[in-house]
Amino acid sequence: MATNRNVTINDVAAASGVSRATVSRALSGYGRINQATIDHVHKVAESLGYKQNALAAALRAGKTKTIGLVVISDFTNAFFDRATKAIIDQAKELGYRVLISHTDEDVEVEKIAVDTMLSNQVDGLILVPSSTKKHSHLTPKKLGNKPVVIIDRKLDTPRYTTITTGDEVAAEEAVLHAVENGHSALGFLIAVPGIDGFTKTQPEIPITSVQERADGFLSGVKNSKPKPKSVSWLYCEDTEEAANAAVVSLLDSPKPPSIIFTSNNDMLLAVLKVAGDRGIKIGKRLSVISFDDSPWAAAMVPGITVVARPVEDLGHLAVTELVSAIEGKPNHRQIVLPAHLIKRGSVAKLK
Amino acid sequence: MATNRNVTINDVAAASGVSRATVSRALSGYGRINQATIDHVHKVAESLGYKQNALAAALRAGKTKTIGLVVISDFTNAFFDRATKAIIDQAKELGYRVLISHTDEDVEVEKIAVDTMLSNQVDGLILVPSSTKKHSHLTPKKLGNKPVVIIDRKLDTPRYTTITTGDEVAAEEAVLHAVENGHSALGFLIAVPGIDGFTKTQPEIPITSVQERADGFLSGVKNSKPKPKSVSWLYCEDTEEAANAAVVSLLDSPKPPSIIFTSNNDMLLAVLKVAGDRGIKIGKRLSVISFDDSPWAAAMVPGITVVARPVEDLGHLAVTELVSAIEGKPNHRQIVLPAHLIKRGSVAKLK
DNA sequence: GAGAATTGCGAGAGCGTTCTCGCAAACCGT
DNA sequence: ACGGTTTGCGAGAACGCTCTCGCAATTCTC
Repeated sequence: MATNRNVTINDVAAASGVSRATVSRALSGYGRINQATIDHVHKVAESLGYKQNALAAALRAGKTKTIGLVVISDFTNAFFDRATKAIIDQAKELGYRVLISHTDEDVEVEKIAVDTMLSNQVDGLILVPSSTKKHSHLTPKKLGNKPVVIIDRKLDTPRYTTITTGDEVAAEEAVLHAVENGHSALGFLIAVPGIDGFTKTQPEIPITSVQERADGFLSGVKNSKPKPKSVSWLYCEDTEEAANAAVVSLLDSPKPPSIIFTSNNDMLLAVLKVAGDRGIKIGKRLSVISFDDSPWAAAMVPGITVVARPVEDLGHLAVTELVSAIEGKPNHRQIVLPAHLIKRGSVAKLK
Repeated sequence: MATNRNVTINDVAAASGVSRATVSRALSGYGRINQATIDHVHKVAESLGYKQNALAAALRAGKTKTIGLVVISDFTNAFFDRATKAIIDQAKELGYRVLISHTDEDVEVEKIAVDTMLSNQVDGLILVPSSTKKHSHLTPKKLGNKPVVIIDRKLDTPRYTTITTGDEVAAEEAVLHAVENGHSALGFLIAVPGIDGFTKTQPEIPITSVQERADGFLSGVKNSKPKPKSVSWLYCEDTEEAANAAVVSLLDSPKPPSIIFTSNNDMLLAVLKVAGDRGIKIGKRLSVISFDDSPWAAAMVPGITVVARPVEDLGHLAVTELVSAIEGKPNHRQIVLPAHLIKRGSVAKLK
């Protein structure tokens, strides 16, 4: 248990025979200072093993070089894992750190998460709000007038820069693709947070991106050339049990779908699971198209046809926009990045 | 753009007619203070929208209630995504925040990551070191004598509390299981960071957990009842291209294996991909057992037989141990959690 | 009811930085 | 050689908070 006190800027100052101010200038590289002094101080600092106390620096300077990321879901989600990674990478690129918090789609948790971020003096926030409508805790004032970027979904009052993906168009494209391949019994399995079990009638969907997918599916149904003969809609709680039950109910209905569209990977896994248990072959007797690509969806046999969203672009852009706002160029842009269908083997050609 | 200054403890003190010290006492709940004063201060603080500046508090108090997590891989890895989640959850439970950094198995990056953590005054560190041997930057002194917990792998000098999983035993169990099912042509595909492409001869493995898996596979081969007729070893760079090429070489060898053991999910995906491309059915003509369970490995058809490691337990325990050390009970425990084989359908019964 | 113990609170230092201000020394031009 | 500019650096305040110390007021003790 050696000296437990950390070496501070004062120690460096004493050891190099200059003032605290000069050490700070030398190490942080600002103000007027002699090059020889800089070198000398650097040498001394290194030999003492000096490490800047980021807390003190941030407190004094009023900026932490940190951005807060408040996300609904953790890394076990095939979209947010990549988004988080992209955000961290781009932040590092621009010299920022990232503070991460998960809300599990819970508004109360979100409130606390945001408060923690603010208490830790983040310079800006990237948010995936848990609800389109309940966001009274997300007013500019309550967010300390800090720069904010919203991703993946929108608030109903567009106050901040928002980056979403064109899910509606892509969802429609997915349906048309299925119909072109001869499918006329369509099942839609849409994960909706905050509901219990599953239901056939569309509940209130608190998330714009999910709503857009539902809308896109619907336009697909409306605009497809040979009108589908049967269409089943199922709105489902985002849990394994509910999803499995929903798939069972879909497959056991009088007119079971030949293809199921799932709004996220959890629902997709349920389809694979239940179909697997029943010996139903994906891409043969049952087809499936899901939202969000992943390495395993690509590697499976057959590969899963998916709507791939530009996750990395979205993450990068979010950080870039945020940092530019932090560094003085506030702007309220509404950006929509295109999503596109990746055709693999999970859609059977029915004719 | 309202008043941009944040409301501080001074504002609360002024507004409630008491001193700064009393406000701090009231809000932080320490020292001698009248209950009525507490209530009053709380009310005033709330009405002003006061939020503690965690930076200032931490600077003064000398603790940040933050633990640093330095991990080799990001959330796209099926082990570290869950581990990270478990760590964050348990940390939150115990009143700590988590700072995350990824190193991509690069010692230099690791060095910087650790420095950043220290600069940010984390109270303790959870590390997944990128190398068993290169850890001169991980001495207690360089880590500021802060509590440290190592997970997933070991350093060759056991200085810190270390939590690993019993991979060797489980790997052996996996091999025995395969042999019991009639397999006698075994292929091993082991991901080794830091090498180029793939090689048949065992390179230096800088990670104990991977070494243990290799060792376990080897004991399995040695201890299996009917000795396997052919055994191929392949050590592979952890990239998609290298892995695919390695699998191809394995399948194209004169005596292709009837089962491939993969040391992680990336390798597994390569096996699935190449087999899929060639129309080789998993669980029939080719079997596979991998390390690390995941939702998709369970949902696939057939389900993938895997060595499941107690990820959540490991994460929880790491935090619990670390926090107990932070709060005054330093200890150097070496903990090994059991891993176990989950038998699904990816291993064919050959007789 | 006088001394002792307890309670509640304010003053003020200090955590480790950054950054403005001002001063002395060095440099410039004529 | 002399006024003016530039350069380098130190003094010291400030960021927002916590926490020790000490003092006054209250309560307790016999």
